[in-house]
Amino acid sequence: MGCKMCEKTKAKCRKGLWSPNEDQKLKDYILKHGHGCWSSVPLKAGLQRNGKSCRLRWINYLRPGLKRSAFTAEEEATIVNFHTMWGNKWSRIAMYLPGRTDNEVKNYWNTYLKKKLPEFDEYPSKYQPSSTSSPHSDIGNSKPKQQPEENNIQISFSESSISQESSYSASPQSIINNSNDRPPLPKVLFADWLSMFSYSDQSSWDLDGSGTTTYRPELSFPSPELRQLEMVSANTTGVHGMEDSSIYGGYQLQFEPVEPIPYYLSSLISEADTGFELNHDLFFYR
DNA sequence: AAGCGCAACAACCGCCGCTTC
DNA sequence: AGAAGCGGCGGTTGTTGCGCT
Repeated sequence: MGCKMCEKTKAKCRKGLWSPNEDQKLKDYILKHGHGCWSSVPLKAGLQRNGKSCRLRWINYLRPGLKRSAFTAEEEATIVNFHTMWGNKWSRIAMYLPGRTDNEVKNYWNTYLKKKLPEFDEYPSKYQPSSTSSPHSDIGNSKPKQQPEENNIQISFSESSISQESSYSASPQSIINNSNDRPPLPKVLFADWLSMFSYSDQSSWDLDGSGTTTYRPELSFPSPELRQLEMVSANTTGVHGMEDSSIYGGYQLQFEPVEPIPYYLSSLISEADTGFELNHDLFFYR
């Protein structure tokens, strides 16, 4: 199954590494128009790439908010522990690592963490205090061997912190075993997010194309819309089923039913966190 | 300085699931 | 109901950079 747009221009589709010029074109286009239908992006942006390639490039490299720094010990522990629970569900794991992409997490695992297995086995308590099996017994197996027992989710959060998430209706286990596997979060379309950050210091986005895409939250202030969303989310404990679709500033705002983030997950977020997590082309409120 | 090997990262490929018609 | 389009995901491969000899 192919993309009509791309099939039309298949012969012209470039492959391989992206040039700075291509990056700039893609970035300019998406920042201005949003991506919309990915298959039409290359055509509209004047790129000889297919839509998938553009999407990947945006998600993994160009989008604002990406961390380009080395993984911290906390992030490392998060990866190890979630990998224990979920296996090679990189995108799911990446959801809990703000500013990290699934590709980045995957690469980090394959090139670095895998090799640290002996260390993990030697000091399992460092990463997996309550686990009785090797945290890496499922390597190479996309299905996690070990299903978490109740309340034994142990990352950098403590049992007491888990208990503090009692306002969340689902238990940690249900979060994991649930097909959704994570609490539903408000969804903001890219265009909305973009307009929300119009108040922010956009110099932090590397709009000059210097190659460093670093978001510096300390330099930015959320717009009123963003703060409003934050307030809504902060007060929506039990406001299940809230659905608000409206037209705002020419863009459609969509909110999914909101549930509070479990305390133990929020503890993973650093103080410098913006309050939003990029999930590919969407932002999720934490 | 050049060649080689390895590690890290970037990107592609193919499959799958969801949505739309 | 089924086919087609599309986005997303995970595995794999290609490329680059760096250290060592």
